[in-house]
Amino acid sequence: MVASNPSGSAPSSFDPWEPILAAIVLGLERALTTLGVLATADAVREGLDVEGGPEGDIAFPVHRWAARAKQRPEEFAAQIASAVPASPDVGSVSAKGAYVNFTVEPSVLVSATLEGAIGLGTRWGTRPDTGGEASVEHTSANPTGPLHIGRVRNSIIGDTFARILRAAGTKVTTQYYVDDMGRQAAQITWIWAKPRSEWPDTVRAAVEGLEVPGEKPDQYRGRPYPAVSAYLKDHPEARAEVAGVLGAVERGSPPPEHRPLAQSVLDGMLVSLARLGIRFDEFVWESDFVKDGSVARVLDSLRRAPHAVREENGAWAIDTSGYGLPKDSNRVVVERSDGTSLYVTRDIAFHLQKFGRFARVIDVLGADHLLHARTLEALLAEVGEARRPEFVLYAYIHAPEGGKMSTRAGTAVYLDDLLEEAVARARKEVLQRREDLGAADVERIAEAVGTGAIRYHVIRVAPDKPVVFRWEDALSFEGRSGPFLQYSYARASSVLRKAERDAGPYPFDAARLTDREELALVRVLSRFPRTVAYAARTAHVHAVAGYAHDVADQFNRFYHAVPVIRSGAERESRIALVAATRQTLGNALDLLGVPRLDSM
RNA sequence: GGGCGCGUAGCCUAGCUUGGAUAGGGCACCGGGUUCCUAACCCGGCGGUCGAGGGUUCAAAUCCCUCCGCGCCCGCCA
Repeated sequence: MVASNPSGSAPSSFDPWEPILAAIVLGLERALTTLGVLATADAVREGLDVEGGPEGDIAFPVHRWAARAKQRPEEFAAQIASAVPASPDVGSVSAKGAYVNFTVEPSVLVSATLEGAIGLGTRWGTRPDTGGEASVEHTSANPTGPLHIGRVRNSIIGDTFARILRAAGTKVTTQYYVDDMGRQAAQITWIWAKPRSEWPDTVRAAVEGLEVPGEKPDQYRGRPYPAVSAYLKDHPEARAEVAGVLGAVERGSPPPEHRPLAQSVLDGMLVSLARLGIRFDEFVWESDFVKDGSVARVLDSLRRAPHAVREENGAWAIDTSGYGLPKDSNRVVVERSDGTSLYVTRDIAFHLQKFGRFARVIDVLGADHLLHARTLEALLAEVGEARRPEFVLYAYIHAPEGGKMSTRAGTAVYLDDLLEEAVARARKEVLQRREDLGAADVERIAEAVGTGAIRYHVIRVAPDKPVVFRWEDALSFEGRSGPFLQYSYARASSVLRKAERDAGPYPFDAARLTDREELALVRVLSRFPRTVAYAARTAHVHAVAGYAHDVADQFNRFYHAVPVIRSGAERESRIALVAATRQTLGNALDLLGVPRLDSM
């Protein structure tokens, strides 16, 4: 039989397990009814263990049903097993202990999975447009210097989640909230607006000799920051100048250099993110909410909010005692005594704008912003907004020597340094293995391997797990790593290339794929749609990383266990299996932002 | 002090949302595998009181309570 595109009968939300599960649920429903126990399809479905157990693909623990039938579980399981009517989708039904185990008819799963993967191509594992629109705000790092790897966890989680949501049928707009109103941004403007001759000696000394022609503007502009910060500590007159810049920004009339400086630093940061495949649909400037009057409108409604309080010095606050915020004070100041706004206030304006445009508003935030998130929710309630953002929180990456990554303390590990190191190491590996390649190909592969290693290293761990950065782990190209996935993808590509079957079609005979490792591979592949849906629903982006490793792992076992090109009657079917693997692994790599490589 | 999160072999980690049979991987270590489709690979071995205690349940890594350790936060900063 020839692989056909099943999208005609079932739209691209295609899960090979659905018909099988439906048959099992129906069988169990009938069996239970026969045995005198009332069962709804939903209740049966709920009790099904779709990950299976040691005895089959799908397991059904019968304890609660046995209790209802007043039977011993072991006996009841046996009764159910013999009462389940035969179905072509289900291979075997058996009872073991208190469990009824179902084993699928392999050819059914093989056909459905290969047809899904090959027929749907890049749409395999995805769902059609569900009509939902979401904003995913991520990164949003202050444009004051190069990104460090702790910050990049935000970017990688956010970008990956955006990709997964798109695969799940949601229209996503990624947003970078550019904070040009912070003290650090004011410090950048303060120092760079002066001619170099007027810089404090300590600051000039700190940058001298480090500047290299052609370096990225975030590196160039951000370099004085630690020295500036130290200088300001004991120079009150300079502090007053910075405060002047900040005040002008807050009043909506920043110095002319302010925005261009922030923009140039941002441009430098974006160059590095682009190497990781991270780009943004929109940039939203915090100061614009002051300029366009929306912050003033927010302040207006906050002053009339149910729990608004006027402080003695004229500042406005919200009494948050009814919201149970975990803070010592039960007040949140929303307007300073000088009439200017604060970060939370502006964030309200931003969120009101988001709610006006998107059905779902998703914010990727470091765990240190949890209180901010709770405060935001309280203040949204105060201004009469019923909707709330969804927060994806992640724990920080700690410096190799422990503690927070800090630019000022010099403990930060910068993305640019990590990129350089990873790509250099990848280059070395490529050169060792491939004497046949030209310089351009070596470089292309090294870049893909180095950046892929970084993305995978960060995304493989659950977001709420605190991580200590270790160079040797981040630069690992073996085992559970990005390059291992890329290598497996390249290996699958290589097989297809050598078989001169790069493009398909991929006809197969499901009955020819009976080897243990072949069927194990099909089972892994068949889980792809379920995995994508799970990751989209729970924001457990790392589930896709674990899944991709499972695919690569089982593919390599298969590869070593059975020949493909040199096989006989199974050849066509095995080629199709390799093609399905390549498609699945490729789609998973796309979701992770790890570059595909056809050879390495 | 309060709130939130984390704790799974020497190290890293999955599973916890929705309780289910023998807790999956990776690194390191030990022993094997390349005249054969890419050895960034594969096979075998070693290694676990799932932080501790209690509770719920036929059944707990998973749910509840207490405690311990670690992290983050508690500003008219962002």
